[in-house]
Amino acid sequence: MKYWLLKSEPSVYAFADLKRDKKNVWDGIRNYQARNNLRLMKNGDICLFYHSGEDKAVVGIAKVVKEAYPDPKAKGEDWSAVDIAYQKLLNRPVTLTEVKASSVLKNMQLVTHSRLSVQEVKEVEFERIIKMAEAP
DNA sequence: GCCAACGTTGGC
DNA sequence: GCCAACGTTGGC
Repeated sequence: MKYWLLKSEPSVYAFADLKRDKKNVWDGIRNYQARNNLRLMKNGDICLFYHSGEDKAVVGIAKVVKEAYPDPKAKGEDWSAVDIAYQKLLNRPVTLTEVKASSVLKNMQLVTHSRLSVQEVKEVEFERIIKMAEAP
């Protein structure tokens, strides 16, 4: 099983929206590297949900429930979408500032490739973020 | 195939 | 609101 990080602008689609919807299609990805990551996702993989823009923080956890299929919003084009389901809200958001300040996390693509909207997360990184969210 | 111009993303 | 970083497009 792998871990991933999905970015979303909260004013467009926030984690609270996923909670409301229970599950949703993750489409609209128009970047090759991000698309390729989508295609590597397997059912049951865990996704950190990151809010860009105002929040700049990891806010929750989602789960892949449908593996890559053609993006319904890009008919005839070679783009992919997956379905994700709400899993849980973190006890507290883990901010980008904290990620940058952490020796374990500062090499995450979130920091080094800040524009990539679908990125892989290492297990140690995932666990570190969970631990940070549990601490006050 | 190179590179300038342009558009988009996202942090500050 | 600005700008850096990055990706894409199109002219040559």
